[in-house]
Amino acid sequence: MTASRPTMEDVAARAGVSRALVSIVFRGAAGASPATRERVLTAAAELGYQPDRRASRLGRTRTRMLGVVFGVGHAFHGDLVDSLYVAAADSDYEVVLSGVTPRRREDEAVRALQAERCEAIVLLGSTLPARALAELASRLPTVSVLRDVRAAGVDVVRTDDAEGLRQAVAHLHALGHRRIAHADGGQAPGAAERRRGYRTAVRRLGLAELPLLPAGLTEEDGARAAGAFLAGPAKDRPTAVTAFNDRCALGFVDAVRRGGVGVPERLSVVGFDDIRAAAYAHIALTTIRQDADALGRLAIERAAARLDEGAPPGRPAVVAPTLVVRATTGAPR
Amino acid sequence: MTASRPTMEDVAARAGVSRALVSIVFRGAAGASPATRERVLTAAAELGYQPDRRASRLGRTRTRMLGVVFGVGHAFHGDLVDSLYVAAADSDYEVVLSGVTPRRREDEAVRALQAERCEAIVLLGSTLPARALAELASRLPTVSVLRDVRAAGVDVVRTDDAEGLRQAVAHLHALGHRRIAHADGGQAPGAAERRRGYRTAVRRLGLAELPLLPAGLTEEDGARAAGAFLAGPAKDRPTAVTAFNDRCALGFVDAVRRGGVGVPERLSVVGFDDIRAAAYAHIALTTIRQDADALGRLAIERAAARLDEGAPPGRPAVVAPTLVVRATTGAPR
DNA sequence: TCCTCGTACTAGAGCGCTCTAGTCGGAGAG
DNA sequence: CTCTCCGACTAGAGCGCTCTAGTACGAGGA
Repeated sequence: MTASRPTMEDVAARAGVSRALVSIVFRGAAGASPATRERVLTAAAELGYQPDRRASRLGRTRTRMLGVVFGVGHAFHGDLVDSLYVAAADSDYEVVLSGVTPRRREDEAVRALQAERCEAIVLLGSTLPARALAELASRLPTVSVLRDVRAAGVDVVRTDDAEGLRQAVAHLHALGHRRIAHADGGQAPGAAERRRGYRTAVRRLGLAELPLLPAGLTEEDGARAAGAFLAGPAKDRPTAVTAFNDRCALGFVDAVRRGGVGVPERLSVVGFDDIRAAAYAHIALTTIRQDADALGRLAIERAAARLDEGAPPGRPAVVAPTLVVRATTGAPR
Repeated sequence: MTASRPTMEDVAARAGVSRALVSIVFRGAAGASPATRERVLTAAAELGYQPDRRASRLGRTRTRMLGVVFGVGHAFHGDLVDSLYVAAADSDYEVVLSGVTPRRREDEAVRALQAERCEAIVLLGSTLPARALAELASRLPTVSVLRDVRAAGVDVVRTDDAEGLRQAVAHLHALGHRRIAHADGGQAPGAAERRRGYRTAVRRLGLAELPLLPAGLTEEDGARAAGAFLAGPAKDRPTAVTAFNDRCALGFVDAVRRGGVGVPERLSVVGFDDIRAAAYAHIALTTIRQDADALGRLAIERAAARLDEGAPPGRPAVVAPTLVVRATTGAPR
């Protein structure tokens, strides 16, 4: 099995050239004749040689590795990871994943990435205290995606959450809704902005600001909020709800329907994120779409700018969300 | 920013010892007096020194890295990743994640891991052809989790899928169901075994084997199967359905309910996996639980046995599933 | 004919660690 | 008082690459 893998030395010997030449060929650098290049590649293939990235990174000054911390269970993080992989490849960076799970905390995930000598860290929906982020940013370019933090040196890439809620409320208002409530995300990244967006939008339209339905970021939280919703007397209920995110909206819709309240007949619901599942025909959630591709691309661009051009941390990059109307909203009866 | 991080050399100089001694301290190896150890640690802290893992792995013969390929959007993979992180830490291995996304194929993910010099590869629900797996296994210890493959050198860790379906069918039968159908997973890893398990169980109980409802592994697929289910005349419909997995079951239940068929009043549904979401109060899916912790632990054990003890690939490790009765099953009316 | 220049290639010094084979000094045995 | 042994520590050779500073050589110009 491990008769110790072939190294560059072996390839060089077989091709009858120096180690350096093999390196040139594998890096795609200039300075090797086509014929030799061919010969080296052939020798490598025969030996089943594959360059050792650890060693190559050690030898190089730059590692070109970008550490990405993500929540393993979070659907939208998955969409972002997809986009980060693509964007990084385009900029000739390599992404290294480090997952946060119920038994692996965010700071552990970050530490692992630092030990690997990633050149920059991208945090998806970080819940680290601002102090910890600033401390991290003092060591490495740090990009916080989805979470707006004011911490020294931390770059922020996020969706315009408030604008998203403005669109959601405007959509519901246009449909004729006047009693619109918000299922709140509490401490979750982005929740404060969305809460604020809801309040501003409602006030501007001259509508009543209804009490928040305490929810959170999972389906379970949404279902819990539905409980609170159903508990009130039917005639006082809002006719529409904007949810903190899609997962929350999904749980909310599900629970409310089972409580006998039809969606969208009796209640309209708007989510946030536009996770893949929201688009599924059987769910067809009206939602505020976060542009995962744009967010991913911007995050990589920020990191690359800091690294390649020595750019200072910039002001938050804010991506516009878009309303996606599907089947969970309609005119109130 | 990068005034080039401190190295062992810097720490050694500051603590007034040799580089080797610093190495000893950081590896926790024997051969340093408590006083010196303390001094080195202090110097390191003052400099903000953190050892470079790449370099340490290069110096070492063993990298003790385990590559894990997982589907970024798959809920159950997330549960497995959590358990793998824990199990690996216990065996003093380090897991390196490589995600499969809509735009990043499984073979790319595997290649990245090989280039990192992982010592073994763990594939979650691989869809690689058996040939490719055998080829991979000829280079590195390879463990296929959730997918039963007969490929030379590949270790398999999986749930007893057929037994799971036996339990599901037996549960439904005990409740009084006689017309039980299966929403099939098609080509997905494990689908063939579950299909077979369904057929065997139904036959043994003397029940009719109903036509498969073609589904798949996503909520969408489940909803599609529900369409087929609802299309038939009501009186010929099965009274219970076993679904390929939880996500599929969730989509199925949702669509069927909206088609006016109550669950569990008119139709009982059993899932498979017991993903976190299945347990949520508002979903409360009766399901066959795969033991993610056991699967993760066994996968690591297998890899470790091959690596540490030179053990040959063994026969498949099969984990028993368990029935978790929640609220989507009941007696037929 | 000599010199320059560019292309193809090589030597060898790192990169930041690990780890083997030492050295050194003092405590305990004889 | 010498000899051994052990614990504490160091020197230095790797690990598999990268990359700078070369060398060798043939073509082209004066």
